[in-house]
Amino acid sequence: MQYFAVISDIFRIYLTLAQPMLKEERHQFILNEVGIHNRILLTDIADQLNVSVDTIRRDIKELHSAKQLKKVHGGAVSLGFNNYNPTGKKIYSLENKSQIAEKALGLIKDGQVILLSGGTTNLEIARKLPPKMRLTCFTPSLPIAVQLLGKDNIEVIFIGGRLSKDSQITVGGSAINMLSEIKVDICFLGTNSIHPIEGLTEFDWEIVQMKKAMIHSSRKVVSPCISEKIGSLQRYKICGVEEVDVMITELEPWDVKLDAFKNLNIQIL
Amino acid sequence: MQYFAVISDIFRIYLTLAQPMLKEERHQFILNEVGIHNRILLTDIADQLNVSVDTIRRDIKELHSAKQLKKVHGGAVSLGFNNYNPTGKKIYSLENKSQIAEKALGLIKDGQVILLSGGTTNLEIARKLPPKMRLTCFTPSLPIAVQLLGKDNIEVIFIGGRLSKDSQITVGGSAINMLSEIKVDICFLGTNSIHPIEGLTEFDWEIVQMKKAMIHSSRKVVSPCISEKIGSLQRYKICGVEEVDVMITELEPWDVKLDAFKNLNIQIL
DNA sequence: CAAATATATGCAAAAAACTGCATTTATTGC
DNA sequence: GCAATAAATGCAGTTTTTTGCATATATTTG
Repeated sequence: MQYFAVISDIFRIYLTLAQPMLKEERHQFILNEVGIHNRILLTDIADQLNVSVDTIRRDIKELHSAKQLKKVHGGAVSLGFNNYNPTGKKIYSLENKSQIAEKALGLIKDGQVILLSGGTTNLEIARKLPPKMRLTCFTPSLPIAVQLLGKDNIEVIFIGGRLSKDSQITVGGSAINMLSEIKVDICFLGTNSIHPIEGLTEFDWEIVQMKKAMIHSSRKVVSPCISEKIGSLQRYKICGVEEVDVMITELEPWDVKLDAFKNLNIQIL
Repeated sequence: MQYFAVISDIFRIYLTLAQPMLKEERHQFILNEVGIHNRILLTDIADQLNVSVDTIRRDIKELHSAKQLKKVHGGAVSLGFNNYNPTGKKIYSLENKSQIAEKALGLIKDGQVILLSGGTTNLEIARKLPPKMRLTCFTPSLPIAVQLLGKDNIEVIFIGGRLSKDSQITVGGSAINMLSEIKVDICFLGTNSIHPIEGLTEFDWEIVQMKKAMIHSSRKVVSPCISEKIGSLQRYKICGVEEVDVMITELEPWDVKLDAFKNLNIQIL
């Protein structure tokens, strides 16, 4: 936001003083516009900055070859523009998951090393990671890795192993082995079932093993969970609630549905 | 949510302001619709975007040849999760690569363990693997893993490690480590440069290391290579031609362009 | 088979991109 | 500070791309 404001200021100054604008500043302006609107028209920009379309064309050509945006006939579009959902499946309860993801972003600091398990909530987090933030991100999830590939400042390290077809994450000894060798700052553990007494549970035994390993590999464990799953129970246990440091739902922290978790030494967001 | 919202926004803006819409945006809109509804009608899209059916027809033609969706009479349908191409880039020389892939399939037998390096030619092989064939398939390539995820009888084992953004394969010590622990029946080694005397070469040093490790992990090495790359040279050497057991191009085996490889104890397909 | 609908093809107008060139603006070396 | 060089910009003419329309052909469906 702050950044946008600065850019806008520069823009206004130039308009009013009619000073010549440096190429670099135009580039910034263009990138900013693309960042906000995802798309721009050559003529619009030329108009706004009072320079010829040719100039803007050349600018965009440069930015294109510098891989800062994508030049198309008539204008340019943002590089991350075509990030539509790989599976094409509708994500269940996407609105809630999106809210959870927003809250989760607040826990991440620049330069950290994070671990993302699978699940669509974590996919939302991955999608929303700010492109400017520099992170190292471990994950055993194929869709998340695909998503993160589009973010230049994020170093992605994929936890290899046997791919489970339905969960789309890697499982098995090799993956667990790889997890055993790392220690990350924070782990977002996609959670299908959380219960104040029984803790985190899961239906698939192999995924349980993966999640256990992920907990061991992390200094801080965050459990993003849509409220609908609160209090539910599955066949196998992953861990007790005491292992979880932060719990994120789409609800307000003081919601009565979360009362059962209030005195368990868990931070609720 | 975020993405869908953006698309919808753009849509609305265009309707109200009647601004020109970039072709790229139409493509994105179409892909998005296909992603959500799995199928679309030309007339619907043309109607929604206020352009002629011809335009949409042409759009869909392009997206079809770029393998982003499947054109059908009256509209288009989703390729499904299987054929998702993360980058959305058009595959260069797809026709040739497709031919090579067909030939490559003949080398694979039911029940085998295979190793697929990255590259679009190997992606074509992955795409064409018969769904009935039971295979175990190792790969460090994200697009290939995504592709194979759709095939029920293929067990996919992903070689984990640091993801290289532009090649979309994992690289580095961890990946090489994992490769060192396996021995597969046959390896398809995507080949960018092959030379009768200098052997296989590659531009990126990290990928060279990966390919070396893959060769060591395989009983049989196959080099699929479009004829255009024959005789070319890159900075770093992967191996000599004597390490390659089978070479596949889109040409007929007796083509003169392959003469230099005739007496090198390589099977040419 | 025939009507309805969809696709393919050629064409022309409009918009955009490219090219070379002249003019202006910055940078560099002295 | 100034001349020489290099870079950036705008303009005019040409080429390419995009688009919608008309017409001919193909496909679907009752």
